[in-house]
Amino acid sequence: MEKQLKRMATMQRIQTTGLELFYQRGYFNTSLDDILKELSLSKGAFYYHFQSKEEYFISIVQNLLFRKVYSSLIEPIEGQEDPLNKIVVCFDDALETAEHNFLDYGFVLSNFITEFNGKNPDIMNYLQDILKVWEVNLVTALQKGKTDGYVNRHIDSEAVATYLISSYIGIRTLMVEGNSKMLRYKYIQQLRQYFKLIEHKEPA
Amino acid sequence: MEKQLKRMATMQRIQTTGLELFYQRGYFNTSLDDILKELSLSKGAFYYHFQSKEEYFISIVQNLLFRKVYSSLIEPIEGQEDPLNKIVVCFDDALETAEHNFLDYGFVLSNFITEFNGKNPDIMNYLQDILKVWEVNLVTALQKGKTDGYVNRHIDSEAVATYLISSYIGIRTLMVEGNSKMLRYKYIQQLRQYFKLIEHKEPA
DNA sequence: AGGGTAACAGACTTAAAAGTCTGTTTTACC
DNA sequence: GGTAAAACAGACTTTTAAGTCTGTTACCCT
Repeated sequence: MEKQLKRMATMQRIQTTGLELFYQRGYFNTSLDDILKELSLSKGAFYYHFQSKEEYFISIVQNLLFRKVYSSLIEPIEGQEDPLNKIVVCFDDALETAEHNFLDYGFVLSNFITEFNGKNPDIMNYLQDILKVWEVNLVTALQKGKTDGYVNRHIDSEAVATYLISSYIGIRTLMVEGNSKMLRYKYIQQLRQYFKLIEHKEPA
Repeated sequence: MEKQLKRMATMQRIQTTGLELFYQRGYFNTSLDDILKELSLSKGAFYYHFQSKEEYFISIVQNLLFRKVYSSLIEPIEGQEDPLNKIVVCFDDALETAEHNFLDYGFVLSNFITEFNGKNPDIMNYLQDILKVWEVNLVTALQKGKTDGYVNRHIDSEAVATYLISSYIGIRTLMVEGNSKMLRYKYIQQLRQYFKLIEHKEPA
């Protein structure tokens, strides 16, 4: 941990490091001791700020995780013109970031969904909420694209959004193995292909 | 566990139940005691047949998991005519099965990949192997589709295969939440759309 | 400056789970 | 039907991790 973090409020430092480690090793596989060791803090410090590991994790989801997803996948598209190109660029950027991780751990959100499914309905709801915000935003962007003349009026925006989210989750899952560069290239290529059907056909 | 399983060799019974529980609760979240309780067996029985939990899991992956993926996603497409329609039907069938699970736990293979990534390179390789077989099969089917006149000769088979696998993994991850029926419908609809670009255009 | 509270340290408790080990039962075979 | 090995039972050990509790340090306020 760098010096620059020294002044960050302890609570936030614990959250930040927690998200990092939970992302890399999974929630159940990361002990509080692991996190606290990384921060040179004690059990006393942790339980002064949080009631339990679960409550702690939920606070991370609602704050850091939401912001992370929002800033990387939602904000770049929100309210923009030409949604299709914006989506391609946004996804490509996100994949580029992932590609440069030495060891990539997939899409944070879907990793947690996989981990908590069937185990903790409470946490699942918080995770699904983030997914929902993303989906709504995509649908809105596509609808706006229709009125602005960028998107074919006959497409089912919700279905397209679902398909986009699916493919993104999937490609991120695949990219955890070695040749993520090639995967990214193939994925973006096919995404562009797919969008050819979605975009507005100029009346000849 | 039903009477019909009573005569199944103990080793296989332990594997079968293990896959079930590992799928539902995850590998690290399922204790051997959980599995053995389900089977009314003891630690003694388990360690008579397997060296460790890890070796046990690997045997499950190489046998049961591989067969499961093979029979549901690979075999229905392998060597068939008209790959695109076969893929749609195959995916739709797989999603229908998933839809009818009361509580669905996603795509077994990708769940494990998510769980083991960064933790156990050994197991990761076995899992990736299965993925690879699937991918190779899809590419082969698409190439055959080209020569048989079902698939557009200009498409990049590998990229299409990657995109298909991605979207499937993603939709299965999404389907763990409630309205899987709607998700399946939307997904298949968009898959068909996507395939319009891939299919062979009859020369007018 | 000193008293009080916020912030933290760290030993301890408790629970769960992997793996061990010794002993018992079942089965196959002569 | 007796015996040896296979198959299994279950108590025990060891480790790990969540959560508790008591004590200590740092900081703020008057």
